[in-house]
Amino acid sequence: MAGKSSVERFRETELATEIEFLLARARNLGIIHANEALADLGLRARSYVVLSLAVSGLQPTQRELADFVNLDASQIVAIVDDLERQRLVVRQPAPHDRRTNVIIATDEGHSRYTAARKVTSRAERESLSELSQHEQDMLRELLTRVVF
Amino acid sequence: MAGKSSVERFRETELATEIEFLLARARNLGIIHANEALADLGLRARSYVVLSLAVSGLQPTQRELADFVNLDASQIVAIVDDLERQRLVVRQPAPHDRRTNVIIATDEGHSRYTAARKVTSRAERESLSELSQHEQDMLRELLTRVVF
DNA sequence: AGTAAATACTTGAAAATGTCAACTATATCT
DNA sequence: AGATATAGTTGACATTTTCAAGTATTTACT
Repeated sequence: MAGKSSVERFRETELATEIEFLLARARNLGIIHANEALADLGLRARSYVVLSLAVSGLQPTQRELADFVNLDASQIVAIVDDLERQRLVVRQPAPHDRRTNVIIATDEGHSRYTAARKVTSRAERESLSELSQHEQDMLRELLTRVVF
Repeated sequence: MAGKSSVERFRETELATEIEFLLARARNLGIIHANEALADLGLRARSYVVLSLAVSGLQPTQRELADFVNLDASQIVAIVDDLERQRLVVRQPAPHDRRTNVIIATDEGHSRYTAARKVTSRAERESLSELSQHEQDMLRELLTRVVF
């Protein structure tokens, strides 16, 4: 007496056609997946994204990080504190504006990132396994247009 | 001395190509938008989705709601409590399984939902204004395949 | 039939996340 | 020079998430 899954039962509801709902669901599934995949590396999704930008070499300030990843500036402080304690990044005072820090990845930050990127890459591949490569590219392209 | 926006600066980073990141960003923007749009109606995004399923007529149980909207069962309790206090839904004990409640929208629930649906519909239209109708349909289709 | 195991809902607590206001230091504007 | 704005930090508080435990009921097993 298994009973239909909730997905089967509610798939045709109006809610299931709302893109905002689908986005929320996709993100929920994704972030859970990502967080457990990253846990072994001592990272959470939120610290991973900051580390990723630090590794980019673009020398983000904390404010820029806050804007780009949609977190309050005060949370960036906490995340950078954590990454700095793990010696993955350093705060480097910016020469031309002494209010700001730019966040730079250490060597260890780079190698940790390389490992983490493998993990998120696999997680993404698994999440999107229903889509062909072409469809994945299309999804990325559409989302990019929506969020930037 | 405006300076480039963080989006301009980080648009080409590896992070910006990760679909999970784009999903998270899209969902963040969307839920903020939705919550403020729904606030006038005494609803949050989370209560809206439950109300929506109650209105569907499919008589969801609380467990089914929890599964479908990715919330812990204990949170469904709180949401249904709230909706019930607002007289938008009722818990109806299921006849063949006395452990379960089926969540049914009241008349007032239906009319509140109608109003709320207008609001989320507009919010979605605004969020997706960069995409053509065809692209929006494609996005919905791709997301549906990913999340169900 | 009778007992064990599983399920639905509820309650309460802890951890994580989100939001906001105030503060210091520095930079920009006029 | 003085007013105004910005970057980072701290701390408080609200919301959300995650868990563990309890009760009632149903299902599975013998």
